[in-house]
Amino acid sequence: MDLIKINKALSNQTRVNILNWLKEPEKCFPPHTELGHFDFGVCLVFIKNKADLSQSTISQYMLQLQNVDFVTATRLGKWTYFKRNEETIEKYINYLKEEL
Amino acid sequence: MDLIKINKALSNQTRVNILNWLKEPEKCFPPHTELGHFDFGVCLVFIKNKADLSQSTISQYMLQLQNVDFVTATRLGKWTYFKRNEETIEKYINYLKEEL
DNA sequence: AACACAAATCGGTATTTATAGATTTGTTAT
DNA sequence: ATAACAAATCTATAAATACCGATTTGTGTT
Repeated sequence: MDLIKINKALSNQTRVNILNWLKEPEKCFPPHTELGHFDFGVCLVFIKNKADLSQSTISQYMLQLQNVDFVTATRLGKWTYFKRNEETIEKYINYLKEEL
Repeated sequence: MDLIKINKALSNQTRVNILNWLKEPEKCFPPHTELGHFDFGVCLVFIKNKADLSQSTISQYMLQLQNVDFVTATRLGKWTYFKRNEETIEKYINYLKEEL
């Protein structure tokens, strides 16, 4: 549990927003017509559109969130779906409570 | 509660260390001979010595921690004492639990 | 008033981060 | 095989951050 790395990941408004949006995909994103559900999370294009930043930037951001295990990535066909990893997020908060 | 600003403050190892040291001043610092207690926290020189960084850097770091209300500063004579503000720290963690 | 010392501020440089565009890679459909 | 498109990676630049040394400010002591 690398606190500094996690806090860096969480020190950017867009990345925090993305984590928030991923809590309620139905509310924040259009439906995945190919899949019909958000079981694997949300595809990068949708996140990019919502964040209104470039594809490369969002791809980088998602990588950073993956690197701290705050999201999982699942590739299905052409698309990669990103989903919050509640377990790690909760662990992080508990860790903070102990260690901060 | 400005999450981004707080997370920025917490994205530096030294600042996190300082917060940790301030949890147990008796363990981490020599006694305050002038005062005889740590009721107002720890003076900047001690923190600087422990962190092994320049006075100006530590002064800046303490300001950043003050700006997010994670520490309070009390000037007594020549010295300024810094103390954790447990209330804000706890609020932050609770906020994270809700909003992250 | 002059000195000494703690802390704050100012100015500077090196490193890191935010972000974009261009290119490459992976995958599906022709 | 080629086209089409999503996502990843590479390269680059502007802005922010991590420090430091020098200077200034605040306070207590001579």
